[in-house]
Amino acid sequence: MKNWGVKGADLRLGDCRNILAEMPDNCADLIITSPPYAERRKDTYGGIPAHKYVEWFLPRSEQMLRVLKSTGTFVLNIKEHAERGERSVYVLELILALRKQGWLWTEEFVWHKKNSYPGRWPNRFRDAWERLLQFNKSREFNMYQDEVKVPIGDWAQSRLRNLGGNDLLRSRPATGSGMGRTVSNWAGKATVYPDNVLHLAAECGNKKHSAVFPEPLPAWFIRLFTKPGDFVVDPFMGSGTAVAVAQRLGRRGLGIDIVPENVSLAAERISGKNHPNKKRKVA
Amino acid sequence: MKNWGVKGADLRLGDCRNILAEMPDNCADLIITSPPYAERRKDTYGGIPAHKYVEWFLPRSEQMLRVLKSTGTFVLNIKEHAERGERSVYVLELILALRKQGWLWTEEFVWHKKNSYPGRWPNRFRDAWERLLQFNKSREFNMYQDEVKVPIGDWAQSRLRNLGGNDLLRSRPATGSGMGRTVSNWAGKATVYPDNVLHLAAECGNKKHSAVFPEPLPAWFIRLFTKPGDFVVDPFMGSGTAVAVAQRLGRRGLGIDIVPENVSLAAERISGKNHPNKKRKVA
DNA sequence: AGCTCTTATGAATCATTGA
DNA sequence: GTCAATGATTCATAAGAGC
Repeated sequence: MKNWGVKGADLRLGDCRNILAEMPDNCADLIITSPPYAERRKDTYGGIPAHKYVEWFLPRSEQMLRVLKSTGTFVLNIKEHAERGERSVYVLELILALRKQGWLWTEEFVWHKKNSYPGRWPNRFRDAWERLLQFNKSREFNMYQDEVKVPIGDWAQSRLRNLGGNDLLRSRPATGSGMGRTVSNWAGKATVYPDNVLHLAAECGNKKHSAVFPEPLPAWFIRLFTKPGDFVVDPFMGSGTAVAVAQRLGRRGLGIDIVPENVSLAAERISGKNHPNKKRKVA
Repeated sequence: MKNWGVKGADLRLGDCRNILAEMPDNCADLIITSPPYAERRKDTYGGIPAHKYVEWFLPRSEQMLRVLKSTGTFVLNIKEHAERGERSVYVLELILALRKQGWLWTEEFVWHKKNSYPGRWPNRFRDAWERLLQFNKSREFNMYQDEVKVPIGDWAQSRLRNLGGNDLLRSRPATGSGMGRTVSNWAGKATVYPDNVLHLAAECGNKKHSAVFPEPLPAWFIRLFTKPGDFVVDPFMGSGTAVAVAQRLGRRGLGIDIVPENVSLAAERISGKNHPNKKRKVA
């Protein structure tokens, strides 16, 4: 048996269906990933058609189910697209199929992307949220809620007094679950448990690689569902955000990707040679 | 044929399956409702079991499909509960079933309830969001986006003083042939179109009746999908929030409920005799 | 260091045009 | 006919440059 993730961050090139198959049972504490969405990323991943998505996903999630510990958690970031006026239903079908495969659908978090893609259409507003689906093997999974407490925001005082019209759409992201940015502001403030709505802007830097979630997002789930030394796996790592964050938080990380450029990019990033937010040329 | 909703607000006692059946085809511009959720409201609605929910709902949505105009919209507020560690899947199954029934699943809005129900569980955070599912009969439905524009974000304060080059370039037709509509688009702009995440505190008043959404929520959809004089229907009106708001906004409203107390409560509310947030005793 | 201002661009969607 | 490629639309964020 190979030593998976022993070096802090282990990166593998290949289809996660095959790589995961080489791993032992019940070894991962957290699987967190953002797979290619249906009809997206045609240049890199080929663009899985919506009507074939479940069929494509299930063999891979079968391996994930096997390698995950019974106390572990699987977090799946995904959002269906709209096409010809309708939302695609493949994500709904995927949830139902995963349950049949043996997963428990524990929770659905909402990630509110404040800086969603612009544009305007006669019959649709901008899509500003994505799903973060939590699946488990057992009802007894590890959850360290105290690790993700957030300070009570000022809005709690002023906001609730006056629930007026525009409150409907103006978000005051000061707290919510939105892992605050300015830690110094937290000093002396009371903290509360967050809820299942996460406020966070998507990264939009100069990076040329497939930017997935911003670092605070995997960081939040890694702190919530693992402790230092635990084993975190991202089967579709992309630029390696989750693996890099896992390593920084003292977890062992394994990242898998089928695109060679992603693996080398993640390798550079994790070795510290190249900060992901630095501008870099990609051939 | 009866004159539905002619008096500004028409309230009916009964099962919406039967009441709707008496209505003509293609008369409603908006159906907006928050039906009894599965396993909830056992006292008033009997608590529809999750595994029977779709079967219970479909005959009613069939009537809604019939009475809705082809330009109309159906907004369904719902959220599945968690039970024995898992989210129920009946809402997902309902979406799939409604599509088979002929509805287009146009969009899923997220309502983020900022003051969600308190509580703490070892393996779950507070549930702070609900689904607002938009269904239509046709891709050509009425949507009055300008009615719900929101103030522009703070970032604009500094930005709009001095428009950067890229802002101008990208808003100019790339072909170069056009005289750009450039600065006029942005200069002095105070409002923008919203996205599909609604922020709003849930009402938490003393109401004992089936408290559903706070008034700004139906108000937002009524302004978005109807114009004055249009016909708004709530087949599970509860305390009549949507109907009351529709009336106040100059729309014709029809509310249906199977619980006599709800109908009389809504009647008082709409007549203005009793403000809903006032404490009142309910047997 | 700490501001302000400039610039680039992001899992988008739809209508239109062209093959 | 279908289906793929292109253009038009548009908000919020952070990196970087400048002062």
